[in-house]
Amino acid sequence: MSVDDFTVLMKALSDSNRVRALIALRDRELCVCQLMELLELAISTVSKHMSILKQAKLVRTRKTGRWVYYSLDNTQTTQGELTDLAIKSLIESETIIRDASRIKKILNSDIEELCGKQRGAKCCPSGDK
Amino acid sequence: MSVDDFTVLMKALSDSNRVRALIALRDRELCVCQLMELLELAISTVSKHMSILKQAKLVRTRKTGRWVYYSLDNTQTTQGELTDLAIKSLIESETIIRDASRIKKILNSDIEELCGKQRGAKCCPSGDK
DNA sequence: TTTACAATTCGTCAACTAACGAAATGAAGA
DNA sequence: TCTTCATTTCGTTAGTTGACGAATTGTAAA
Repeated sequence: MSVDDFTVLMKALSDSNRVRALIALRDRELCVCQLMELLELAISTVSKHMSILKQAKLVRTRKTGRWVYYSLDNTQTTQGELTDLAIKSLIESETIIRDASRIKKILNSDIEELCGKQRGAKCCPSGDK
Repeated sequence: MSVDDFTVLMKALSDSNRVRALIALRDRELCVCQLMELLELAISTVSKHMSILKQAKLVRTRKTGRWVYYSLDNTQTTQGELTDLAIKSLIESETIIRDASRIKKILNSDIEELCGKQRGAKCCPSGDK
């Protein structure tokens, strides 16, 4: 790995929203609208953040129809070790604990209240009750 | 560790000059003028970079008279593991290999040619032949 | 086909960062 | 004390980043 590759990786985790997103993917995949709900950011902002994590090879995407699911990329050694370090270091942080309970609610909430809002669109099957 | 503490740490290593400086300290302490020689940056810039690494608790300082020596801070768990990861991931990178041989030259070069320039100031005892 | 819509890309703005030289700091030596 | 000088801090400038809404893309349903 080059020094530039390494700094791309560090830059990817030098923003708190991206760190929170990465850790949210710890034991499940999530779609952009769920991450938007978690981070309380505009969807375009979330998409940008996720593309930076993807470029750093920390996450990967799985596309199903109109939906894109993000999950941890477990094919890269350094990235995997860094993700493990982030999880280990932050698992007891207030923000991450709060996020964990918010994620539970998000996974249990009506899909309509996430992406589709009042339109009742079927966005994120993994969150189905 | 809080998410903000973690991002400070990531930001500290999201600049290639700081990564190179950190790894240069792998098995020796160095003073600002030696790091300036290695990185080929203005001394004020090097000082700023090192203060960012210090704030992130990746390095510490030892002051002796007018000189300040930087070395790895081995008192912090996460920082130590991150430093180890950086070293492991980059030890074979071209930049770091080139730096290693430059550091040898710096340690062997006349002190006058570093800090003191033509003035013959005794800057960095650790570089004495 | 046409419409709907999740996600991405684009354009813009405010805030931040890395670089430098100049000025300030502070510890030795004259 | 006064000077020297390694380092830090300050002030400035150019380039980068994170945020948003608007426009675009691409897939699926009507």
